[in-house]
Amino acid sequence: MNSTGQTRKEEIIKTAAKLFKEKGYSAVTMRDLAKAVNIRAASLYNHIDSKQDILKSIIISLAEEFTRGMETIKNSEDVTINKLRAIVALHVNITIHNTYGMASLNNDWMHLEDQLDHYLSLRKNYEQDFVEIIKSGIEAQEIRDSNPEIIMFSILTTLRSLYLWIPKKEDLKGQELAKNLGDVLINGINPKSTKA
Amino acid sequence: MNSTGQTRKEEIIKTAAKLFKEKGYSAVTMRDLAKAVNIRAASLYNHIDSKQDILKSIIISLAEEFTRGMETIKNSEDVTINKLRAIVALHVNITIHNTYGMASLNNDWMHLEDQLDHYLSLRKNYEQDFVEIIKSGIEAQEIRDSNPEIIMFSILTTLRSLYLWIPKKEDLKGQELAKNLGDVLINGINPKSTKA
DNA sequence: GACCCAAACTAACAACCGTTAGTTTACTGA
DNA sequence: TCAGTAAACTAACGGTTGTTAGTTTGGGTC
Repeated sequence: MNSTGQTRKEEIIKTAAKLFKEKGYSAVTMRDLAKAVNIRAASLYNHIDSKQDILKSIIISLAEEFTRGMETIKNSEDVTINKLRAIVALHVNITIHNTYGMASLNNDWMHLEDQLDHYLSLRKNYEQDFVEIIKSGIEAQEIRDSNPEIIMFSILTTLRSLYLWIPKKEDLKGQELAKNLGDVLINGINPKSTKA
Repeated sequence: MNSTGQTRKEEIIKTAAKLFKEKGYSAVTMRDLAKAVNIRAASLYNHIDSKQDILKSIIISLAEEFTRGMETIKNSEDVTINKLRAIVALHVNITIHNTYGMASLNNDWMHLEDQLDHYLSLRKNYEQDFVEIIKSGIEAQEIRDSNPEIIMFSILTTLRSLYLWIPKKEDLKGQELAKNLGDVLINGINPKSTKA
């Protein structure tokens, strides 16, 4: 631990995530990363196994965090609208506390090697759970009877892109953002819809 | 022109866009691209100036296409809801006829060199026009009085991600998709909202 | 049949890539 | 005071990168 309460390894991974967000995994060299943490490239290997290992750390831990969140939400007894609000809050919270990592999760997952299948499996399950929640909401007439996959896609891509947008809105608190965003995504923008 | 009605240069750029979508600009080598068009890397340079030149061709032409579309929409006399539907249709149409290029536009713009400032300027103006349309819709009480930037962000990120999703829905016609998507984005998913 | 030229080729360049080996530095606890 | 150790360093490796130079190929035109 250093004065900021994080190990050197954590600092390297965090810095890497920041660089990956700016240029993407492939365009960031180990020498770029080393310069950003003020050491030489070879010294990085005292702390990490490989460049690939850094990407794996960033992406898999985030993906598993989403999976755990979804597990809790889908097992809750709440109505669909509240489950959707919980999903929005899940994305907002994770994105706020790991904005840089979200960029890698979105854009660099295909550069995973050993862990690619594991990641794809987590993502597929997440999307299936999401679409099931929407379908049961349609059955319960809680949400409009539109194509469930279009609804899921529309919400999920907005949530997945939050990392691009949250840094520009530092004034907006997490809960406030989750509420605003939930309103727009769930009630739409048409003023004739009833406030939920 | 060859039998498919496209020049070798066009074929190279199209193939490059496909590869860029799969792995990103930086991870695609000129040898990868050459193999995909069945020639040697050096032969590519009989048709294109540089790797950077390919990226520029893909991104700038698309960005200018969006700019022209937005110009037409914002100068139309239509009501806000219809302008928004026109924006949805603009994205759906461009994405259908250039799915691969949309990936580069979204993910690889930061690797533009000389043309980066030009691209950023086009994007900034597009987003400003978009948010102005939403603001005037709120004033006219055509759309709900929520944060205009959250509304714009929510719609635009969905539209920008269409390239990820359209290939999986080949059965869905463009107009049909534009209508479905417009309904979800404009009327939301809450069944209590009035159908527009 | 000689010529042209677009478009392919082979070979190679200098720079850069991730990574390893071996060494030095600076702090810690006995 | 000195051995131990984490973490930095220098140097270099084999491979890959975008690109250039120079050459060959093959179909169309006079």
